Amino acid sequence: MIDDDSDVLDVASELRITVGSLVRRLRQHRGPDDPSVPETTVLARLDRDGSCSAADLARHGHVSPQSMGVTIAGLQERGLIARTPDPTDGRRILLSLTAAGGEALTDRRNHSTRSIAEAMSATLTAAEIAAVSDALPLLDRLRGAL
Amino acid sequence: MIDDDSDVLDVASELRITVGSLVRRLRQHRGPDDPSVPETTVLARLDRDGSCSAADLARHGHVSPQSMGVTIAGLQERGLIARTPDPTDGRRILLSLTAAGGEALTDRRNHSTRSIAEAMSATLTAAEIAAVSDALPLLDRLRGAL
DNA sequence: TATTGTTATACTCTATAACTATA
DNA sequence: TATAGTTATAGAGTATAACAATA
Repeated sequence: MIDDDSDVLDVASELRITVGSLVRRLRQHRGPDDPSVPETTVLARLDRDGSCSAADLARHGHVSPQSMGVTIAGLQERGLIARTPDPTDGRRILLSLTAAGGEALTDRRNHSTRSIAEAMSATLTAAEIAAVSDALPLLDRLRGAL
Repeated sequence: MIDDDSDVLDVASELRITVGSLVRRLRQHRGPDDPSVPETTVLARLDRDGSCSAADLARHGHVSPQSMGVTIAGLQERGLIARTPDPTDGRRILLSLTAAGGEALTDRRNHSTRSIAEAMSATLTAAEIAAVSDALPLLDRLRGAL
């Protein structure tokens, strides 16, 4: 059990190393056509919450509008998202998922997702996979609080 | 409970987005003097397993020797690690933690670690922090299998 | 011939600064 | 004046390719 501040600092320190190393490794397993992590994050958000502007995505993801612009441009170039001017505000451009974008998001043959799932099945028990699954929403809440 | 392959694919997909977004956010919370994630990883390994060569660190961390060279150079410049030629093999240079490197590794006032710990205490219950703590070794095993 | 380490170069992701157009 | 989006530039982290020294 975690019962004092020093233990929380230990968990924080391990968290940083563990997820940092894991992400580096995950990046190396991306297939040539797989959407990158920032790209997948945008696709997932558009799928979940409907269309919104690049500035909205940047604010929500705590990324600079310029960085989001780069991600957006790559997705649009490949036809995974569509851009339509906001009829009520000439400055805004609304982004939405295309059919191809929806498919890319849920593509189970996606190399990244497949190799992660295979490694999980090979090295973790069902109970351990469930423990990881339960921890993900907690990590997401933690991210929101940072 | 996780009971079929499709569920594992779902967990894999969420894992990728969650840890990817979390790491991006963690990077933003690094203080000016804090060691970076790759740097901390090297310091932790030297602390745990004693001195070894840059090639050893690269192999173990699944990083190219050139990338490891960059990380090593930064650490040495700041006096956190020491380089001593291997007496039995003229090609190798053994790396070891200096006193300053050991302090940097365990520095609890480290801005990164502190802000993660504060966010954890503020947004997660003790039981939830314990759940995250339990999941970390599982994520580390997963990384090893990738 | 294989390994250790280095230098040079480039790619991905992200940031800051400066600009234009619209509100 | 504030906001949406763009362009230009830079930094961190990582990669591949080519090389020197040693085994």
